[in-house]
Amino acid sequence: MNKRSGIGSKKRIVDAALKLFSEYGYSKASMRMIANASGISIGGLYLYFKNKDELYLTLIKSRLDELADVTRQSLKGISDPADALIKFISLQLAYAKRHRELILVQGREYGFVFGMSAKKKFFKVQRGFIEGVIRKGIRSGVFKKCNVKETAKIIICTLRGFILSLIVETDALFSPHECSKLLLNGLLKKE
Amino acid sequence: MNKRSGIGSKKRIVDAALKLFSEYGYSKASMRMIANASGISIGGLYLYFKNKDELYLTLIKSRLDELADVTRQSLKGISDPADALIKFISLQLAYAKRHRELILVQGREYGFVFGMSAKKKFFKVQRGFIEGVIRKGIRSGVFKKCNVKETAKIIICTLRGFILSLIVETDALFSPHECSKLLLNGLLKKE
Amino acid sequence: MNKRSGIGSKKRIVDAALKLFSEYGYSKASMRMIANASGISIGGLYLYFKNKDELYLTLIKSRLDELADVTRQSLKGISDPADALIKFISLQLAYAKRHRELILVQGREYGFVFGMSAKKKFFKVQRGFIEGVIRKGIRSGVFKKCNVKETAKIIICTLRGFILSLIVETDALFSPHECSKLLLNGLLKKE
Amino acid sequence: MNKRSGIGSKKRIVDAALKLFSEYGYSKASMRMIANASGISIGGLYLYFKNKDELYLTLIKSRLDELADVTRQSLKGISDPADALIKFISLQLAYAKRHRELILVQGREYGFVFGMSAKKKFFKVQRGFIEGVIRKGIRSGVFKKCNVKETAKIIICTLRGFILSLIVETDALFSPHECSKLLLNGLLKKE
DNA sequence: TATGAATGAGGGTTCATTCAT
DNA sequence: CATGAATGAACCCTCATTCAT
Repeated sequence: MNKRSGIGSKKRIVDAALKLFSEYGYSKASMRMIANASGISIGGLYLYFKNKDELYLTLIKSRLDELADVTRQSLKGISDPADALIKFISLQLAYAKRHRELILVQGREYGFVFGMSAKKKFFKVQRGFIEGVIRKGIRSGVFKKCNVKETAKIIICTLRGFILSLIVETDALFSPHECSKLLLNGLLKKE
Repeated sequence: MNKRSGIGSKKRIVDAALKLFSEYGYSKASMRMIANASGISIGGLYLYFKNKDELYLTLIKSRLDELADVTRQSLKGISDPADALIKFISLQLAYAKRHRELILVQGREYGFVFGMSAKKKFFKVQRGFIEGVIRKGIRSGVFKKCNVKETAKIIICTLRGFILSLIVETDALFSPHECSKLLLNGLLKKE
Repeated sequence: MNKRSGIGSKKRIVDAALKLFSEYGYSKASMRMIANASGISIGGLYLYFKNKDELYLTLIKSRLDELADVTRQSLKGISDPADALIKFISLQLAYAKRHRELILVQGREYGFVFGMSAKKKFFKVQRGFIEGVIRKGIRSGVFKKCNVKETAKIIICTLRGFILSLIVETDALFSPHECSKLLLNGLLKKE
Repeated sequence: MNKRSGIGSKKRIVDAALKLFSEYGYSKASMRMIANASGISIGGLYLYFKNKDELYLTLIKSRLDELADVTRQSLKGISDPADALIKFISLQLAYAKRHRELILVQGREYGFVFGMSAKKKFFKVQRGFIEGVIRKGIRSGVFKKCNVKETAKIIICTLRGFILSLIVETDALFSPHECSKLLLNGLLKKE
């Protein structure tokens, strides 16, 4: 019915799939549901994606790329390491809130199929950002000396936990401000 | 292969299910797979569990209870808030490492079926522990004043992210020691 | 084997199901059997019928409607009550013989599921026909006075027993002519 | 637990099975249900009956024999053919009402397994009774001449339809008195 | 004789994928 | 490009039957 360009159809599929996968998970979101939601026929889905796996993968990749871009963009031009960290955290949290589908990046359903390589690389890149910030902070004397790699891992895990909370229990979400404060100052009172 | 003791059978089923659910997720782990892995016939599975849902739920519940117990046990008798926090963190991480199946507690596949209530309650209890520790620390003058609830959320999310990393990318695991240090002292150098 | 016309498929399913249900009963006729007999794949069955119940119900409903129609048609235009009764009886018997599947209307397997409402209504309508005929006969002085409702029930039960005999023992089938004769004249010799 | 004699156990099984088969039909009444209802273990069922088929068959046979006996008993000693017919009809209907399980004699579910031979024989015997009565009536000049075999079939079918009505729609049951009257006198007014 | 845990074929149903149109 | 009827493997679950005790 829709003589629209293939690119339009593809976008409609991606949008619908994003919504359904993030709501129902990989297994419970059927190709038929995606077809109905996108207004494309079942057969049509297979014109743009070889199979369900590929569709899912494409979604993850696109989200990952977008987030990486956003991160890169917003971090350049900020020279103060503390500011950079604050910016980074609030950015990730804001993005996660706006794109709940990001949750599917965490999906473990398909780990054994995709081999995680895309995700691994993504998180490595993210960690690289943080590590850079921390190292810079230490060099400039703003941050105390610490195990850079470990610290970066911890920060990433905190953000990852936040994303998961989007689904599991939304009342567990914390504020970027408080998070930054804690990470920067710690709990202990400095005498 | 024949007529084993009932108790042994149930344990074998639970063990196999734990492994398969945590590796493949709820949907992709089939009852047939669990039957094969446990050396029990398909019909035998239904002698011990009414259906797949109940089996899954039983698993989650038992893990949740166990972890809650372990947490409670190890926290009592520690009066110093900083020590308590350190203990709490290292405990959770150690437990998560030993029981990779814990990941299924995070499963989002079944949220819309089980209503999450068990999980929500569990995480609320965990958060309660931390809040208690923080409050005590503030009262005793060891910790600086802060938003207790938010801080507790952040810590829980960090641990949650750690559990998730168990599956997604094991090289992202951080050490309890470094985590405690960061949370206690923060990044900023106190001049 | 491939992509036949949808309409043809549905008819083939109905025909096969009719045959199998009436031969084996609801429970023992499996969807796989019906699929094989109709030359349609198992999945294909569910393209036309939501589930086994619906398929069975559709069959019953269609038979019931058809027979009711046939009855109505052939009775209009006959004014003599005796002729009408004879016609009615021979019609029912002829129809039952041609459509042995009618037996499934009698099926008791599904009473507690379907609630029998369709059947009850059908037999009530049939009884209504007979009652009308009898009443008319009495009014016109052709029939003797009698308990109209009871008499109608008896006639319906006789026909119902005939249908059942189609399955149980075909040599128990009686001729419409003899049946009419008995009902009209009785056994006793009028002196 | 019950060290009762085997005969007591067998009776309990038969009673339970009779009730369950007549209520749920052959397929939907499971061996487990019968075991529970009879207070015998599942394995115990197979001590007395080779399998489900045999249990079912035994039930039918016993009911059939009992009814045949009752019929035989009550007919001997009645010399008037009209009285005999009336007696026969009221007897059958009363028995059917008291033993709703009789319905399973009509069960068509298992026709293809049992070959119907038992049932066929039973109904043949019943028909023999009626034929004898009719023939006697004709010979004695009480009944008018008629096709004996056909007439007997019709009467049997009427009773069979009555039994079926027990399940399908109880408000279709007729009275033995009205039935006898109709069969004896017919509908037509004798001028 | 009696038990009931264990088995596994088979039941109804779903769904990713294909292909004639 | 696009459609959707058709396919069939696989899923969850039931139940008649067996057998070690």
